[in-house]
Amino acid sequence: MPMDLFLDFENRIKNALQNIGIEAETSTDKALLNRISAEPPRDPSHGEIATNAALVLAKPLAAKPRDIAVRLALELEADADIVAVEVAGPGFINLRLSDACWARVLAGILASGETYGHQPATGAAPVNVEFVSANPTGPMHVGHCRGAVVGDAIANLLVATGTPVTREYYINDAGAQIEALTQSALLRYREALGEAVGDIPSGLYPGDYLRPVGEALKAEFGDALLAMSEKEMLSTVRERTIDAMMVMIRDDLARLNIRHDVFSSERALTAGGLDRIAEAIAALSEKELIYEGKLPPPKGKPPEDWEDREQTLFKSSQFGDDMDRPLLKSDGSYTYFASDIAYHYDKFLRGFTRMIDVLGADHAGYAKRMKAAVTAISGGEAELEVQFCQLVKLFRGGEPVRMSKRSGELVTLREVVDEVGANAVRFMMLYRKADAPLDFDFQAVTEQSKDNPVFYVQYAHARTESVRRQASADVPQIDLAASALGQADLAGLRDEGERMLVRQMADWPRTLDAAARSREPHRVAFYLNDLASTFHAHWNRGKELPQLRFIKPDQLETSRVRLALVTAIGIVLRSGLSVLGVDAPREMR
RNA sequence: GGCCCCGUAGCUCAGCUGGAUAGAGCAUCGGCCUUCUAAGCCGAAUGUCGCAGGUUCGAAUCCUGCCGGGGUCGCCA
Repeated sequence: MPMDLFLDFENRIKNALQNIGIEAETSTDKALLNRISAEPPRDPSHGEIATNAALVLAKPLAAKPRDIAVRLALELEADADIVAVEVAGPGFINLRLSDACWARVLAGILASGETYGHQPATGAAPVNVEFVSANPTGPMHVGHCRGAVVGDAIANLLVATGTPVTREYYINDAGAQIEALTQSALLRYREALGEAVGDIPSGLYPGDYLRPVGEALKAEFGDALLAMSEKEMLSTVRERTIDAMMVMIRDDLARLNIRHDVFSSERALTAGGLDRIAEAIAALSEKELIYEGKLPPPKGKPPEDWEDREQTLFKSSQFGDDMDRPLLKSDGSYTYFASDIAYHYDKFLRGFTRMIDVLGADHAGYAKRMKAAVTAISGGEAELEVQFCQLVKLFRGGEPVRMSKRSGELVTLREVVDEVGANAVRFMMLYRKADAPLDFDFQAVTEQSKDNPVFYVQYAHARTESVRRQASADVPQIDLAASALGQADLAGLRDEGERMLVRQMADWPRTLDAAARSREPHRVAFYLNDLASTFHAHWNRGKELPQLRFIKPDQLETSRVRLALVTAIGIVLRSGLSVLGVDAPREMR
């Protein structure tokens, strides 16, 4: 049986339709067939799988939905795995599956192990997922943290569903902010040499993290930098400082268990005799997408310093953007957009035709032009998708945590991870739709209680392990290897709580698939919380009803089946947690 | 003013890309739990799905128009 039970039955339903003479011939027919679903109904009284086939087909067949449903139901009854078929409501067909069928689901989980629900690699070209891309002007702060975790989780989702991924970080190591950084580092260098530099001037970076950079420059060069030409000195300081910042950022990311495959440098786009930006503009120019023209001033509030002038524009409006966008600043240098076009062009030249950028919500207005640029410069061969992350608000015990940007005292990512751990950070960042604002409470995420989903899910996993440890002591005759447990009489799960757990686990492959398609890792987090909740509830029932406990030393066969169930739950929890990048602990300590 | 996102229980949010009677956790209320499988359990109550139209057998979900909140709007990155 395929891993996805529901997909399996969707296909059986389509086969049944063929058998009763309903087939897709035209493409519109096929589109129609795609609307047919086999899903777990919300209401358990509606069976275990429900299909809308008859409702979807009623109109094109000019028949009453219930008539089609009755014919289809009759055909489905022939399936040995289906023990009950019911036509209900306006024309839904509700199916109940045999115990043997559910037993096979459980056996399938035990056989596939932690890759249960995952899909084999398709062999397609990798998708480029760009995320974080924080400016290398200082340590990462919490604002970067969400994009980092979400981007990594989206990449994990794609890999888990068979799409190879390249994780990429774009280093914005050019521009005015980098010059400010360089000047700041230079001051710290002088400071290290014993000069009294006083306060760091406004506009520069006052953070202490540049002091070690100054010290390192002193250690490497002594005071020799001061004897260099201004250009040479600045270039050296810039180089060393950016490298130091990136070491720091990589280390911050590593603390969150995030590793990029590729780090691309903005400066490298126009270095060593190369000028990707000029190339990109030339490529667009060749397609007649560049022109000199004027843009209308923004409506509503006209800026005081608006200067109506001709500029070099890219016709992004031809590709869905709201207006054309400038590529050159008034001083003749490239805009950020121009170099970003070049960067995406570079990705295309490296062979990527599918790209995903994970950006902060403040860049929302940027998506259209960038997508337009990718479509234009690749001649429609490449496609960019943009995913957004909203802000994170920090709390401590319900009280907002103040962050003063002015003094440079942002809460750093490192501080957060050091305080609550990577697991809590990752899980909580994914426990909300990325596009919705998120409240993060330092206190709440470390609480060991049901109210803390991180703990709740991890604890569920620890409990599965604890049962297995207990079993090896109480019923040593039972082989706890998944392969051995898969041989148990898995149809012997009679209790409704047990069966619910199996049904819920059957839903994991389609949950994972849906999460990947929609780029919504939070669905995985919610799924895991639900599964943990069902498991904990079942566990608690064992307090009242000892006959429901997993280990019954006097009933070895029952114990075997239940240990198979518990082991499967552990597998599914690990399968899901691995996608989130959260540990599945064997015990809570 | 243009564009993007958001609006669901008192609060924080889900809602499986159009399915059947809209869910969970807090908070509230009621009961249980003091050795059992540590980090409590069970149950109850709670809705104009922002508003108004439209498409559909069927809409919280798709379309249009409003209302309200946030973001953004050439020479920042």
